[in-house]
Amino acid sequence: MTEPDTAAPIPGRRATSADVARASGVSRATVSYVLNDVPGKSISAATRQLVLDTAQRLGHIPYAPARSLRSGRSNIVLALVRDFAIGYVANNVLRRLDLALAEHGYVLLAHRYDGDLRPMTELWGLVSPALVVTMGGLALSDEEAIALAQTKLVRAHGLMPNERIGRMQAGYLASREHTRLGYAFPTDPAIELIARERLEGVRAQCRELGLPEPSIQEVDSARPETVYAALDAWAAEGARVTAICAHNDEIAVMLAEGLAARGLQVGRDLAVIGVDDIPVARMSMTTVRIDAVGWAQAVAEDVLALLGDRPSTHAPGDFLELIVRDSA
Amino acid sequence: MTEPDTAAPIPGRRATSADVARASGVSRATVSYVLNDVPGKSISAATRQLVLDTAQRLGHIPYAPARSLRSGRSNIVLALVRDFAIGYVANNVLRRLDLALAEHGYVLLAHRYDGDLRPMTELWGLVSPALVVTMGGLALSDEEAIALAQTKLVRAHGLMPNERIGRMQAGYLASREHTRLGYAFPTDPAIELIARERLEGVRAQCRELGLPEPSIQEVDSARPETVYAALDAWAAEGARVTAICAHNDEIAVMLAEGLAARGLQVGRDLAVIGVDDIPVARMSMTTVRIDAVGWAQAVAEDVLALLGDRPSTHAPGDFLELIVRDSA
DNA sequence: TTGTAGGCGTTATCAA
DNA sequence: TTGATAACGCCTACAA
Repeated sequence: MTEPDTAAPIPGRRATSADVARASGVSRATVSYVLNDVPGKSISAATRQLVLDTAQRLGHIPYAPARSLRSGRSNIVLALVRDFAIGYVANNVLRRLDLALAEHGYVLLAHRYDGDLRPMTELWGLVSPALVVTMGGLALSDEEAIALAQTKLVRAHGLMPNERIGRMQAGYLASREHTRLGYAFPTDPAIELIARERLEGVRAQCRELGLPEPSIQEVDSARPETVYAALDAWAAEGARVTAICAHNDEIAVMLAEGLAARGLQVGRDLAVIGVDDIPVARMSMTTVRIDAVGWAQAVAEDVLALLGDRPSTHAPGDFLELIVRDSA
Repeated sequence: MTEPDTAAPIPGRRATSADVARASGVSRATVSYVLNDVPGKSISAATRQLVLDTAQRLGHIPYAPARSLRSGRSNIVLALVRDFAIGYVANNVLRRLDLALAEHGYVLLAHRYDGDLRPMTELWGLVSPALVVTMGGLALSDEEAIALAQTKLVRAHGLMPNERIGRMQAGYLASREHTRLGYAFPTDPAIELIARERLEGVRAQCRELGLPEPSIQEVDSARPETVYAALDAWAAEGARVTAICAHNDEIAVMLAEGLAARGLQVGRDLAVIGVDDIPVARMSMTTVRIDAVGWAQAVAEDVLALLGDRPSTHAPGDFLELIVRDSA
């Protein structure tokens, strides 16, 4: 160890670990050992402290690209989130996932996935994540690109039993003596697949219980008039619809609001059940709650397993719970 | 140019640009020129095509960390998003910002900011972004860490004129002959600062118009009972409160739902005005709409200016618009 | 028109 | 216990 330097924080560029080594009068390797707490390399307490102090003094901050290049792997987990999946539940899942990953030295970074904003190969030149989690489906070609880049992939929505959600909705309404059900189907094309699965669950349940086919109306949550149109259509039917399964709570709440605007009351004049248990729906909406914590744990388990190249063993479970309130 | 190799995609590791060079029988430099479309380096069409084909065949995908290390800069713009800012408007702003950045070769990656999940210096070892955009405030120490890392910073919420939002709410209600206003204040501590600014705007407007101080009630959107408590408190006041400014649409909608559950109707029995213009509120809620497009453009301009080291010159404007519906 | 060589910051290996 | 050195993948000034 030679004469420590007394350099102040470098003005122009950020301080590298080499700067710290120079200023401390030790080798770059020693600095690396100290800064990364490498086990088995017993460094003298004095040297250790000196390096730490110098790093602090120079304002050294590790540089991710260099680390990743050297280690051959990134610690970034990229969440590709489709527009429709951006919402209360998905945010909670991502939040939890982030927490779980933080304990293992990874960061979760979310990126909006558009399907065509930017080719995957280009994206990879900008971020090269260790693993990708998708919230909502990817285009097939993009999945292929991810495979080509030898990047691990977890499909979070694959764990969501949408058909079962529909079954729970219909099953509950039937248990409350409703026989003629309606289904509020979202118009958003991005969400169509999921919506179909949920509707299929409702249909299957109706069939098994000997109820007639649900009466489907499309609703666009961006256009209130479609909500009124749906309500009017159900009211106009001969065999009266007495209960509605809404694709999600947002639509369910809009139906309730539409009723209120017509001087009617949800739960009394028309039963409505939603999905998600979002905060605005908690005033009175009966719903199928998606347990974000449970879901996130399952996703986290899959992700960490794949990152560690071990088999995933999360317990089966559907993270669903019926919450009964006044709307149905 | 020598004998082209006929290697298939490398099994174990991903193909590097050196692999492409080897397989094409050209130098690594040539590969780089072709792949990056470097101007001024006229490469023969044949060579060009050969390299392109080989890259495709080997499944070469550029490796971001190596690029960043070499170029000395990352193309990642990191959005640090506070929990409370995750919502309809912020999501739209980020969406637009992403679009604007994509045109300039940057990616927007969002990361939940917690205040204490992970020290900034550690985060920097995982991602080293070119610039940070904050949605919601950062701890002072974290802002310092960002400065220390010589990373550029744009505070998106700094562009949001919260006081003016409150003024617009109160001004509109006063124009509808309401004289005794209430304010639904959120309990979430993360949101407190913004809420204070909005409330201050309401207060100032009341003062200037000669109205009494607004009657403040706290509401927690996660707990419906607080909504009922607030409604009861306003109803119990001697000088009756006839109109409520809600901190945001979510709370506003909950107030409307609370009224409906009590057999009352928003707009008729109590006026309510929100902020944001979220979809569920569009059935009937009068609100101060935040123009996500305009806001995002302003943020994008700031971000791109800073990235390009040029002064930002976005036009002033407050991105606010009053939307009158039935609730007030 | 293409090739050579050097370096970005970090860390693993090996030598001292 | 610590230090020198090479290597990760990519880019580019310069040479040929």
